[in-house]
Amino acid sequence: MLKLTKRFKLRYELNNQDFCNSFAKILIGKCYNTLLKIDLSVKNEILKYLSKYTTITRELENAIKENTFIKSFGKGTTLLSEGEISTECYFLLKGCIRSYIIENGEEKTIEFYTEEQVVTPSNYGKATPSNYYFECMENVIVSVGNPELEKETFQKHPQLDSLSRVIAEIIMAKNQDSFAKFKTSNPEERYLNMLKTRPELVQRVPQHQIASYLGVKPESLSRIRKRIISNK
Amino acid sequence: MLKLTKRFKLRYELNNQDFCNSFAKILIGKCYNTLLKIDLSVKNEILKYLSKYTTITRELENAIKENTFIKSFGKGTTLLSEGEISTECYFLLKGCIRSYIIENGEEKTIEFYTEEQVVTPSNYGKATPSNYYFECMENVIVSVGNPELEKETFQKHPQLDSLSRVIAEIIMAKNQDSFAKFKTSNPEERYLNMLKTRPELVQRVPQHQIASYLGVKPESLSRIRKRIISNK
DNA sequence: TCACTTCATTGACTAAAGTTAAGAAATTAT
DNA sequence: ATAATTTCTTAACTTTAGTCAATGAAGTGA
Repeated sequence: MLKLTKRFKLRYELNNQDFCNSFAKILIGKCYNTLLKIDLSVKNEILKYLSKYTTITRELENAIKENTFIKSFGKGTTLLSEGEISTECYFLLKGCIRSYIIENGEEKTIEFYTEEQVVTPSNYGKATPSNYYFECMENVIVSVGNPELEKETFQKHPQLDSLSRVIAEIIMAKNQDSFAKFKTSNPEERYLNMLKTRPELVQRVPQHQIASYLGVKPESLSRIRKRIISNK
Repeated sequence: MLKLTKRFKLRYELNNQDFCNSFAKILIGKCYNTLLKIDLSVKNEILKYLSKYTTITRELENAIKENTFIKSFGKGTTLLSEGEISTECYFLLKGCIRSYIIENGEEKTIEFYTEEQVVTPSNYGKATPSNYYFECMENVIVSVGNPELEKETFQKHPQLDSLSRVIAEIIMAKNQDSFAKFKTSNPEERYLNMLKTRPELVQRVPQHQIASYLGVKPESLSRIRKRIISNK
């Protein structure tokens, strides 16, 4: 039940599969048509995601087609640093992105983003500097948005305004639930919940980062794990 | 600096001022024009809030005019219970609403909403039952939304789609920041932060509810306060 | 105003998390 | 493959939070 094993194999696979390698460290650029020739699965990812929230009409498909840009970043890339203005947001197609702050010389992980999640720094599109760092934990493939592109897209395709609003509201509801869950749990319950809801993540990222993500020190998480194993 | 005094006076005032009494426990109903005659300040509240995010055009003003409904609830009213379907969301004009869960017979406060905040249960507009209770801590005046009204409004006034999306994104960014702050703080820091960012709230709600809101037991918050006072 | 209830504080004790330091294991780089 | 580095675990000890129980203060209702 509880998977407390090594993550070496999984991370190796994640960083070496064909799908990932075919894009690594290359800016692919404006894209949908190009992508079709390169890898159909990226198209499918985006449409699969959107089809959860709306009917994919011919018109919508065209809107997506015209306005989807794909970028790829190598493992370890810092997408945004503290103090910087954020001009990009991402839809994560492949890989893992971590946001964190540095406090008293110590990294504190705020969030891990994985496939099909939207990564929007809280200062995105604003003139204020970022409080957070965003870093690629693995080789990453994303669909990129920026304020100018958004503006253009929303003007050309007003139906996307409504879709975005709906998706924003859904994401917000999920965030609220996560926050509530966090507030009403202790560290052990948070870890157990994470094993249940995001088991693959536990294998993909180092444990000391999970610790701060759960609001405890690495030593405490180590003890929590020990406790869990011994208690059954 | 640290306001650790009694909250009786403040609560008394909040529940007795003219503004509040003029609406108390009355469903005012469809509204903007009527409201103008009853109390201009409600109109001003809504327009003031929206003017932060957009230019108030004649058209927008009309859209608001047609689609704003006001309701008033007495202190202690439960707006939504666990297990219920949520069919209303609110924009809080006056008063305080608390969301909480009951776990092992114990109430755990998730959020306190006050003036100018949007109250959207995470199951609002969905077929799933609520995980939370929403309760009025004081007499409350809200602008009410429901899915049918929203649909109608957005169809009639597509420009509101965009405004709503923008506001949703801003609220989401704020929520993310709050969550990050919570994760990276210990209980004492959370309390100090609350005194700084929402000092009036500390006076308006009982301390044991603040405790669970900060993720600790009432006894611990009591000790934290003691520590803070003695440490300066 | 008095009785009743809820809420806040305190104390004694237990459990869990933070701190510091050391060493083992895993991962990465050469 | 080996060395260097990072990550994880363990231990001893300190600090803080949880638990249970008692008491006093504040708030509520008759």
